[in-house]
Amino acid sequence: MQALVGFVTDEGLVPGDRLPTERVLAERLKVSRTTVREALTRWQELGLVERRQGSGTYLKAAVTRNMLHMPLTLASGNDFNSLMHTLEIRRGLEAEAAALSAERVSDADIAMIEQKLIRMEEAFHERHGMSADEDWDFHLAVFRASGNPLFEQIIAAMYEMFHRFWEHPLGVRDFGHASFPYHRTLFNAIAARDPVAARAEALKLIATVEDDLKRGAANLKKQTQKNRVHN
Amino acid sequence: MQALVGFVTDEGLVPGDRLPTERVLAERLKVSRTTVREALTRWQELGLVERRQGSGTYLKAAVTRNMLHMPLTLASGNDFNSLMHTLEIRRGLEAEAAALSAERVSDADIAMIEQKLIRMEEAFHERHGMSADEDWDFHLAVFRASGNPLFEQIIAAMYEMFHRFWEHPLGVRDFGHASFPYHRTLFNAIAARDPVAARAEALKLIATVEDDLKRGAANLKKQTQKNRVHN
DNA sequence: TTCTTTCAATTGGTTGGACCATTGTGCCAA
DNA sequence: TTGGCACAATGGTCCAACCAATTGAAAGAA
Repeated sequence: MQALVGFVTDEGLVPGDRLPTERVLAERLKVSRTTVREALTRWQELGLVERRQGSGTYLKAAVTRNMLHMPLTLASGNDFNSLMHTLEIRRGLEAEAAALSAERVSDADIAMIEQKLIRMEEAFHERHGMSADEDWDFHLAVFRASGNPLFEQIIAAMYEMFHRFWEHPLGVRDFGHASFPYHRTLFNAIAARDPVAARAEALKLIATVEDDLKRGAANLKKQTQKNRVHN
Repeated sequence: MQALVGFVTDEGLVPGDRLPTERVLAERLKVSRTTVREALTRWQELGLVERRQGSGTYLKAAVTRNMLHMPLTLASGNDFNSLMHTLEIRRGLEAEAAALSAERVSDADIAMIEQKLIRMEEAFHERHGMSADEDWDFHLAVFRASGNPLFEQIIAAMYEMFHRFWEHPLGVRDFGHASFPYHRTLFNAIAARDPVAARAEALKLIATVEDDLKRGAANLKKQTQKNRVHN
């Protein structure tokens, strides 16, 4: 198991590279092919490698020692409760990240965040609605300013869960619209290096998203009732 | 693979239950034991089951169809900064989880948390120091009361990071000692269903751990300087 | 030449069987 | 009652063989 990590790092393999075949790997590491397969299965489940029958095994992410594995599992991720759960995580983490960023932000960070903010605002006015990409870029810049890479990676997973299946979660067309003004107030708090205000603004921002979500759930309920009447 | 999900759900197994042995499972599902093992290995890596040699395989989380898996692997070191980063995540999440638990906790949850608390306190007085297992059990009960399984999954990874290499992190012998009293105050706040107080107590608890960590870093620095003098 | 078809080699997937290492349990003696 | 020991149950590792999908080169047709 650890031997495999050593092999990959020693060999200097980078994402995209093709690993040796299981048979070769087994011989080189002096273990049975079964054991190699168990290890590769685990890596596959962790998203580290991709296996294609008849083709080979390909590295999907950098492999190092001291990796921290965090398998996240949502029961049937497409209902209101699961989305709400991801939001609760975001609330805890985004507030903390905003406060830390306000404490640690550098001048270069401020410039970067403001640039992302302006791009987001432009996109908003062009399309008359939130743009997921620009919005995410802005938040990303905030997380990066916190100096803690874990925020970015964990919340990225939450975002992906959120946006994986729904362009318009639960049928709310202007989803995220209400959060728009709080992006600038959040930026102002961070630029002023005011952790308390930054946390407060981040919480307000998340609260608007929660409201949207609840609104969506209410709509869904109404529709269900309508359908019941029609049937 | 999917057959295993079907089996577990059909059999009505709940977390904590012991699965049939691999050999029995293989026979029932009409596949080889190797295949069962591959599937179980994947589940293990996803945190769904725990396997104990000589004992059996135990269900750790509810298994349903339509589960959404999002494995997250973070590159992380064992240095002071990495530990500090995990603590920042914990601060954000534990505070949020404590507040949510205070809002949603059921009477049964309160009883469960109190039981874990008492066990932890007993262990503390026996060993004159924090016991990692009992401490974790207590926090786990709090997270479960929040009704959001993501808290447990994420913070479990943070804990693992913390306890992976050091029984006594950074040479601090009574690590976590100072956090002891806040476990009971946290419980009291949750039992009183007071989210604001619960959040405050959780923050105090984390703050003591941070202090310990900083103290450890200072010690380490001192020792390094001593060694330099000796050499 | 160039495109399509065919087929054999390569590669991951599955199987059954054997043995090892650890754990839990029940028996037996002190 | 208690302590230790033997044994059975269980997960972990290994092997050798075969199955199934993919790939790419060789063969053949246009």
